[in-house]
Amino acid sequence: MRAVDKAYQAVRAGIIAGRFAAGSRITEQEVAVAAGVSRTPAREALRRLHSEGLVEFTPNQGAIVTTWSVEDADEIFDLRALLESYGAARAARLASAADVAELRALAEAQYAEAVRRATGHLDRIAELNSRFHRRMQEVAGSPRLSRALAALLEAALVMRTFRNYTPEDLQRSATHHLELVLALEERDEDWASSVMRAHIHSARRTLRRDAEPSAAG
Amino acid sequence: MRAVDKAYQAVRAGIIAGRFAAGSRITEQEVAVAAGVSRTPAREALRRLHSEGLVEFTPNQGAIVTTWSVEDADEIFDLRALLESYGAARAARLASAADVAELRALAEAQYAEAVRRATGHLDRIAELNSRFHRRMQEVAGSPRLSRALAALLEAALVMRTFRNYTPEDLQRSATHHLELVLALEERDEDWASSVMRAHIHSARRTLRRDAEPSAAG
DNA sequence: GATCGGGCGTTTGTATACATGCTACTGCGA
DNA sequence: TCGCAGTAGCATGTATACAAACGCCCGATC
Repeated sequence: MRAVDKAYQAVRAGIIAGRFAAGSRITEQEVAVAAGVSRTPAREALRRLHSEGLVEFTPNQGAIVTTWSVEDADEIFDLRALLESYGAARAARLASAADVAELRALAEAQYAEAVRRATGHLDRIAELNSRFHRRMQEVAGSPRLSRALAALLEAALVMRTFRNYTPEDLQRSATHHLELVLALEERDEDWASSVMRAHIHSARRTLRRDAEPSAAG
Repeated sequence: MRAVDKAYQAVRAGIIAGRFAAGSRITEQEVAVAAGVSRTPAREALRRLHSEGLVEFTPNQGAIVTTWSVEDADEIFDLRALLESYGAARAARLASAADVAELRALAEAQYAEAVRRATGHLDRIAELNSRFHRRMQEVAGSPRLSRALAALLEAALVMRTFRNYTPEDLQRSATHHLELVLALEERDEDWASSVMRAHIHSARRTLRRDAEPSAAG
């Protein structure tokens, strides 16, 4: 593996796992030592993370882990609703039988986890969910769309969306995925698009409910 | 100015002006020599251009100037229609009086150029158009939206959209901008959003007409 | 006692040297 | 003459050394 990839994955994993707190500073030297590489690839890894929105830069001062306000989260879900519903429509038009089968497998695995609720199911669901959305983009066949979405999907990982989902939330989310697969099989672009929109809006509501406990009582 | 900025602007200007042909390879050494800096900032500049979609990378082979197919252009306009209409709605909600005044000045200057058609008006219109769209994004107040759009607006510059516009096309484009300013003044989100959608779709049609002359005649 | 200025340390920014891997050319053999 | 292998050249990838800039702390002065 290239040095820059090692550094990139080390920092990204650290941010997602919460070892690098939001708002904290990350020096190039830290990254270099942590990944066992020199400062050059460490620097490049930080720049890449910046292009994906995980860290912010201030000139001559370095990188700090991005912090998200409630408004930021709202904006992220708005953009995801726009872009992923568009991607779902494209996917419905372009998906091959193999693509559909693969997406079905992911959705069914996620549904099974949501029903069983075995130890560590939240982490596995987060992983399956990520893979499902990523695969949908790939099937949509638009590199530009994928790139625009990359930063938004990373944010979902960092925000640990599934942490406080109720069992009902988890099942509804998995059910949306299964319905998306059906829409793709039928090549129904509008169906796929609107299910995806609903899916994203539903996720936003769930997150809001957790972010504003005072409003919920 | 920082070395990396010099290198970045040198290459970006070269690509937009057509001195670096689409599909041609750009070595780090070339960039370094052209900008009068070392390879380190030259490399970083190329990476930044990659994140904006102007160049592509293949491992251990370096950067080549991105080439756009007709399908790519189509996809770019689809995404612009989605994102910029969303941004226009946000701008209508958030614009201050000063923002509106500034946008009005840009739109009126562009309209005047479109009517006068003095020497070099196409370049000035391209510049004014870019500034108008960029300013709209800023008024929309969504850094994530701006970042997602950056790559798409760069593409418009490289494709030299205005090169083959008819006088009527130029006036219609400027008129759209003026109408957007009106919608912002009225804080009419839906109006702003739909004018922007129409504006983008109109631009796509004009470009298509040029890209497929066989269909037009 | 508070504020302004200077120096030191840390970190980013840049340059250069070295390592690695790919490409393309050349020469040998069938 | 065609094909394959080996090698040379070049470009990227990485490491390290140096320069510049920012922040912080200490001390001096008002």
